Amino acid sequence: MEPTATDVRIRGQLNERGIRDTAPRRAVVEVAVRRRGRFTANDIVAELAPRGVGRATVFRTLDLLVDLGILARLHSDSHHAYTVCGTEHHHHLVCVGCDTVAEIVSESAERLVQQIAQDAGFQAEGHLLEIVGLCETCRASAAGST
Amino acid sequence: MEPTATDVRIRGQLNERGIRDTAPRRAVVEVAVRRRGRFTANDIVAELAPRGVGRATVFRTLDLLVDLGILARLHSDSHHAYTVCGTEHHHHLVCVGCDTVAEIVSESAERLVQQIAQDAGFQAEGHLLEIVGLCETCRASAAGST
DNA sequence: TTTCATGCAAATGATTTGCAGTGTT
DNA sequence: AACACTGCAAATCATTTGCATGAAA
Repeated sequence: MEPTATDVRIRGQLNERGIRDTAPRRAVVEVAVRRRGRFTANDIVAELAPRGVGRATVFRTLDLLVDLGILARLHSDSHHAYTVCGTEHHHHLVCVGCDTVAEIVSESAERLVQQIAQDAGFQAEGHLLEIVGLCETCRASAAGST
Repeated sequence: MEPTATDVRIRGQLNERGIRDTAPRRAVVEVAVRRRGRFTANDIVAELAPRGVGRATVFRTLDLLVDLGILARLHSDSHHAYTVCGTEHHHHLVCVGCDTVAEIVSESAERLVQQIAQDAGFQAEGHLLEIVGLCETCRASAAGST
């Protein structure tokens, strides 16, 4: 399997921080990147266990990637899930049909959050906005089967 | 301990749905209501175990209360936590200083979410907006100790 | 070589389930 | 009396940790 551009970008980021470039870590990154949308730690464990990568390593690497801002943890489902993402602040649109995750950057959302916090006398330090629903494609097929 | 108005309201809701009014359930409701902000299942277990209420019952009751819309599950912390809440759709402002949770109902937030989804071709089914930060009080004390 | 990363298996922590006894209706 | 609800303990599930070995710099 050829490494994708994203693989390379990520390996660059790891290098910059002096984190060792090991086969298991490369495997986790590869597998994560190849999944377009959200996935769980277990998905990765299941896929890599046959290749000899241990559970612990998967969890450790996933944590590492979240720390580096390469992956984001998703919360809305009451299950932990991850998704690959860019580094600027953004939010997620999660399709419940196909598990695809779209990133959205919205100035208005940021402004609104600040506004709401201010109105309540809060000093906002962070926020979480996730929208779940159906993407265009899944919407079309859902309409067809109803 | 006298039941509060909220206790009574909740018991009314349970009654309406034909759910039995038992001592352990009342205990869970009471304890949950008395905590102003967020709390975990374990908090409740710890508090009620000495009174003879079992772990399982706490979890079952908490689930029940979430189903009934009496409690909301919070996600942002990567820990499960709960908070008592009204039934209309709303969002949460969580204070990281004192764990207080404020409910906010914001028409603009609802509109914005719909707008964002629409722009992305999504059909929004639900969304999650949590803002974490410092409430007025904690802000004041933080300023004092810096 | 020195240090960091890995796999394994055991440890943890949170939540769920099976079941026989108990309380509500 | 009938059936839902409960406590308990054991079972699950996800995640973490201890540790001796193996690989990267």
